[in-house]
Amino acid sequence: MTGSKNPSRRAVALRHPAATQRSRRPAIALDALNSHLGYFVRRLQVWIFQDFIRTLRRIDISPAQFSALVVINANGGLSQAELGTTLGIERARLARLLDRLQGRGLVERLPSDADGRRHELELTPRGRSLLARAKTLASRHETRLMQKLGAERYELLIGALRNW
Amino acid sequence: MTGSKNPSRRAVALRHPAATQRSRRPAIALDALNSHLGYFVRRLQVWIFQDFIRTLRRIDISPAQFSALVVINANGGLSQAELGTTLGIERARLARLLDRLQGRGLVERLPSDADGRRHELELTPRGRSLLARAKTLASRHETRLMQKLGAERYELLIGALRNW
DNA sequence: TATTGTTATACTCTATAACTATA
DNA sequence: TATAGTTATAGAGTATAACAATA
Repeated sequence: MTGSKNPSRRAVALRHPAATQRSRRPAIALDALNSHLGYFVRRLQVWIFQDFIRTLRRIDISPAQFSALVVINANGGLSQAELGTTLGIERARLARLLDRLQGRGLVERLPSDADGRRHELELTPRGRSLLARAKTLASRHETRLMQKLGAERYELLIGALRNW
Repeated sequence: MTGSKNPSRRAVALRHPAATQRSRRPAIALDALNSHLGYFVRRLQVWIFQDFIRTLRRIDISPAQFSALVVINANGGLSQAELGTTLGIERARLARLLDRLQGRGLVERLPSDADGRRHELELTPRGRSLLARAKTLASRHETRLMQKLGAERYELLIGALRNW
């Protein structure tokens, strides 16, 4: 769409001030961005993060923290390096992320018998309890996301990306 | 599934998250993340940005800068507020982003006759020239992205997101 | 009063590097 | 030497708030 590449001032503005203050259509050409998947992926990702953060604000859990809690819970005893590579979180950042979770009593770092360098990660009972609450809220977010995209488009997207 | 907690599990040892081409299976359970589209969208977005940044590093243009140059070029005379809402860039951040581009002689902020508050944005000749180069490099990135996803999946994704 | 653009602050995220302790 | 984890720094990105000029 919008193949228009008129260099001279294309329908910029809305000459009726009162009428379209909160206009919904951009009226502004995206031009080459239309052929860049990254642009659309980023827009979607921003929406998703904002909704996720808002939904889990009451328990103060960020998307990255949520993903860490989920993976630790499902893979008890894994190391920070394993968690980091699984989630694509750099180890320096992961250390601080875990400091935060440990400081809140949600996560434990247990010394490994086999390898003195490793910390084996586990959720505390409180961590498991908070995670359960987080999953409930995250599901609510996911439902909202599906509604925003439409069920058909949602299934198409998650199907295409999940086993990629 | 996989509730395994084998303490001696060895990491798969992926070099860089970005270089995770078609690696083997995770070996670590993603559990509830599998039902969250946001998790997969974020992973894809991270890969895309890393490749885009690497590809355009030689001309020092970030994804956000690229999107701004494209939209200014295609909509000459638009205001910062219009550009910001179009791209989802907050106006405070956009001001600094434009400082940078203007400092490099790529963008001009012209006072509006009609409204003394507005700056009408235009590319300079140098800006247009750099944008042409940027588009070439960005196309190269896009080709790589399509290859990574597979043409079919790529078309499916961009089709689903473009007119959403 | 509201809007446009600017400056400032704070926090998160990303990318490095340097360091320790273990292997 | 290499790996696991920590600390530190710098740069972007994000979210606010306050402000001046203009509407």
